[in-house]
Amino acid sequence: MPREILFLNTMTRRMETFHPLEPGHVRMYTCGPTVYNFVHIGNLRTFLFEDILRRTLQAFGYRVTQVMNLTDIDDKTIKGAASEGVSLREFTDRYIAAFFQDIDTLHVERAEHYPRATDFIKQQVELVQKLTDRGHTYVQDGSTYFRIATFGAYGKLSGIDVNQVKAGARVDADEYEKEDVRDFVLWKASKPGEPGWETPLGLGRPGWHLECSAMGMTLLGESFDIHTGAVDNIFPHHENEIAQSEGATGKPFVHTWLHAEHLIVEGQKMAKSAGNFFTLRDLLERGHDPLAIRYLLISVPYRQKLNFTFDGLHAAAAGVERIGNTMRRLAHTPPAAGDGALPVSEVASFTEEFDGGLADDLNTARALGAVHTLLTKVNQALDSGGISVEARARVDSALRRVDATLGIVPKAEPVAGSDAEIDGLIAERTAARSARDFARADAIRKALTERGVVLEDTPHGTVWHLTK
RNA sequence: GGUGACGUAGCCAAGUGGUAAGGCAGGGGCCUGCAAAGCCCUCAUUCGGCGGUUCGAAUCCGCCCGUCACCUCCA
Repeated sequence: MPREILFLNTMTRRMETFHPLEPGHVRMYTCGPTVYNFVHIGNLRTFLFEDILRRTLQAFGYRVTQVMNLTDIDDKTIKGAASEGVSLREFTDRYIAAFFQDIDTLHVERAEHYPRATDFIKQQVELVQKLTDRGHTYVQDGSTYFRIATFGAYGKLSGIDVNQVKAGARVDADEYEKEDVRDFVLWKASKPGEPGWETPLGLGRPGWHLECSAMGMTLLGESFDIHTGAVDNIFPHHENEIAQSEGATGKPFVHTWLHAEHLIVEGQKMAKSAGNFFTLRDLLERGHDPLAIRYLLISVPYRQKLNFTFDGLHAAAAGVERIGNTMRRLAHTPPAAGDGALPVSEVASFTEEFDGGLADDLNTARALGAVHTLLTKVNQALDSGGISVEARARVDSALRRVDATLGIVPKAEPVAGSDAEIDGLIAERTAARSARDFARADAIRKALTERGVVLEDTPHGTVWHLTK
């Protein structure tokens, strides 16, 4: 039996114990990028939340089937391709490749499916036809619209009262004509020069919301467990997906909806005009460690606004380093002969708190707190009676769990014997120290430091690692 | 105008009735030839403000102040 987990379901606004439709197997649809540009750190915050969700479910014993869409047809991709004079496919291929590169850099696990909207035109058309058969659509000027007056539950996810929306001040006149401003387009008639598909619905292209319903139901079934995205997707995107999907099938579309809050930068909304807009590439160019970026972006629970600051990024880097330092100490310290100073119960209580945090609607801050508490216990033991072979094995396994779920454990450091030249210099320095020739010893250390090699003299010999 | 969040130390943040986790930064100390790493001590009598409920509230209720998000571009 998989471990129980609680989620705050946007649909019910309540904390619920999660039960997949098929016991032990979670089917989830996670909103992916629109591939017209490099992804920014706000996008990545959402993708990392989805990654933690996936990893946690797996660590808790569920099988996961995850779909992440790649939106390769919309106003922005069309415009981008046109302005560069390349095909839509060529344009979006480029940003899809960049997207995968970026999520790989942040150690995001791959989903099972990455469908592209333009590869699912047929399924989208069929979905519109089903909606038409059930009387949910109308055609105007060659475009097909969803008439929300035919879907009584409209607004159940966002809590938006459609009458208020109609009365609101910000409904602007769409360039397409609708019967009612609240209706949304399913199939857009192509304008001259725009990409389009000749289909029974006419020459056109899918509306924004259609792909997610079509691809989600094709790959995961008409009803599935989890659908995620960022908060701005709640309305209208996800609301419209529900209308389209349930309107077509008459079945509940998704059981649990999870939405990530946005991040802000240095206290302000991230915007190109504010000069605080960052892609992953921008941060890497400034020399920041991908693992530190990941740590920072997952350190605040997903339902809270995350204030991305460079101070915070430095703190995150220090957090990652602390994990690595402790692992290095662990690796270079021989096991205690007897029971050592770290009771295995200490590791057990860590696991309880760590898993408990994740099971509580993915409380990553609580989980990270537990990690640091464990690190302190390990270091204390290392400084006193040492750590037994058995306790050591449990710590290793605990850290593997941390890495499996949060993905913030640094790779093992280079070990003695991996670089003959460095080992030679260290031996030379050790000899100098024995001879109390500290000037010589310090000169060697300084030379190594300049090469990015940091030495540490421990009771068990001199060890080294690279600076970050 | 409608709907919904949030306000805990210099910064990030846990904590949803029982007397303030954790990290970063700062100060002092131990260890070291000196470092590095680590450890120890220190850093909120108090949780935006004012009332109320309670034996007891950061946690529940009311009012006020402040910040923010969504209301068909938006992760």
